[in-house]
Amino acid sequence: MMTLPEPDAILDRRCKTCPVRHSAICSVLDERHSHALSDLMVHKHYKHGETLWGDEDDAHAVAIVVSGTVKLFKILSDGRQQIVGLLFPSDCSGQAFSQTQHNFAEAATDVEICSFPRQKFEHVLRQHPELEHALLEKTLNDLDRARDWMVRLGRKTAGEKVASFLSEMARKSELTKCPHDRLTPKLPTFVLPLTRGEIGECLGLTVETVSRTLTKLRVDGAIRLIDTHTIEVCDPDALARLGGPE
Amino acid sequence: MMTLPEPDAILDRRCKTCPVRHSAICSVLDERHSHALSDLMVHKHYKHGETLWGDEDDAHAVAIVVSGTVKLFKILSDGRQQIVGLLFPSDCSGQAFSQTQHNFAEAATDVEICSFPRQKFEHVLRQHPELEHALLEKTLNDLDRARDWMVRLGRKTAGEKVASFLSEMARKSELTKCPHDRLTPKLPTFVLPLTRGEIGECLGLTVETVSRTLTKLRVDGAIRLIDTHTIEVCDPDALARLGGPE
DNA sequence: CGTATCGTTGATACCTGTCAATCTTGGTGG
DNA sequence: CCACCAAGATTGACAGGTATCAACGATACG
Repeated sequence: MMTLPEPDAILDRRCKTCPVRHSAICSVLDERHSHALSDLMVHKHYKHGETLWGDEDDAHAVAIVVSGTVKLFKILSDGRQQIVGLLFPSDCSGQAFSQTQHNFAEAATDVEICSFPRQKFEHVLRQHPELEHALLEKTLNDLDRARDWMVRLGRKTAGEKVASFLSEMARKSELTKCPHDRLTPKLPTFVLPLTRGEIGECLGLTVETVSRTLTKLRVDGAIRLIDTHTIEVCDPDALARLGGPE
Repeated sequence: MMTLPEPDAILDRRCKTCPVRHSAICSVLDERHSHALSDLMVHKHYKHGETLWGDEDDAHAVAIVVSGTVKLFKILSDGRQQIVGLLFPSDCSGQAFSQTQHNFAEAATDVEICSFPRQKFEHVLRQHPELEHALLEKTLNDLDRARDWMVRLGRKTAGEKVASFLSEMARKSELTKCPHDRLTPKLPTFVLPLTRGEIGECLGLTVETVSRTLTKLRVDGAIRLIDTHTIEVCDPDALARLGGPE
């Protein structure tokens, strides 16, 4: 007696080729239970500049970034914006339980995400405490990162803000490179998929100040601009020093 | 045959008279399971100015504030400090799993806390998913609050920072007042147990700027200073307006 | 009552925001 | 293919907000 291939198997296959399957939150479920998530997975594509969700949307519970960069930001009613987080591949927004978001998410590049409807996801959470545990660890880490960011916003000069931001982005970029690239001994080069204005929105600065500061870093020899968004860190130590005390 | 009163019962009695028992995280465990936490509870007292934990301490997993105010802050190696959170009664630090803290905690007033050793607490978490769930919700909320704070740090002027901070403190203070006080129609008055310097460390400002801004708010009639740390909000609407757009 | 800490106020400097002009880049359509 | 256009980036001039430095006053505490 033959059975048709189950839908689960089809979905699982998508997960098996997922580039972030080993590092994203869903990896905490073992082979036998991963279908619990993959069953309700929704793949989505967004073009550069598109909104993933808005301030009051009842967005999906969790969105895992598969490719691209997402910016999370808050807006004051007079238009001032503050970017409060950046999501890179394998990062996820953790907004379970909150019903409405209290931030906006926009695609900084073309973006591919894998998201989960709120109610179904929360149901899976109840059945898999290890998933909720992983989400808690991740959120605690996000909180600590947000607080580090607060130090940068509140206590650093424009020069220190930009330099420490670039150092962090360079480091993060190194971590996500494939082993081959990492072994090749060369100066760290990375793509920062943000406009000068967006960098300013990250750091509480204006476009002009960001531009001037980058110019200064370039003239001082700490960085080199391959193109507007591609940065080579010529002197990592100098950049770290200019980023201010740890 | 008589039995001695069990230790649990003694500990439980302490919880039954705890002023924050209905609002703190431990309230999610029902009567039958609350002993799981109360068994390993450690009560501690700190005097104003004492350190609860330092940057690299293996602090307790969770500390619930019973009375007083705790400030959480980060320090740059050259001494610059940024306060990244304030804990009031029933609030708790959520640092499970992280082994070492990445911030300092200091008593802003005399403080009474109820804390739980890391390993034992994590054991209880594994046995009580509803507790871990509550901790996750709390941490997600903390994250959102931290991000709101980032907007204030990055995108508001000194005047807006101070005014919006006072509005928030006044509102929080109203919420924790007993019903009788809340019904009494009078202007909101609250105690802000922070020095001018500490307010500055919250908002990314210097002592002098905080002092000047408070003077301006006072001269403009938005607030009145009963004493250095006791603030009466004479004109809540004006204060909210000066706090900038929402 | 002396001392230390905190708070206020003033004078000044400088960092960063604002306004404006120009340059570069990328995309679009003739 | 080139001209054109829009958006982003850079640079300059200038002003204003906040930090810095300094002096003094207020308060708490031993």
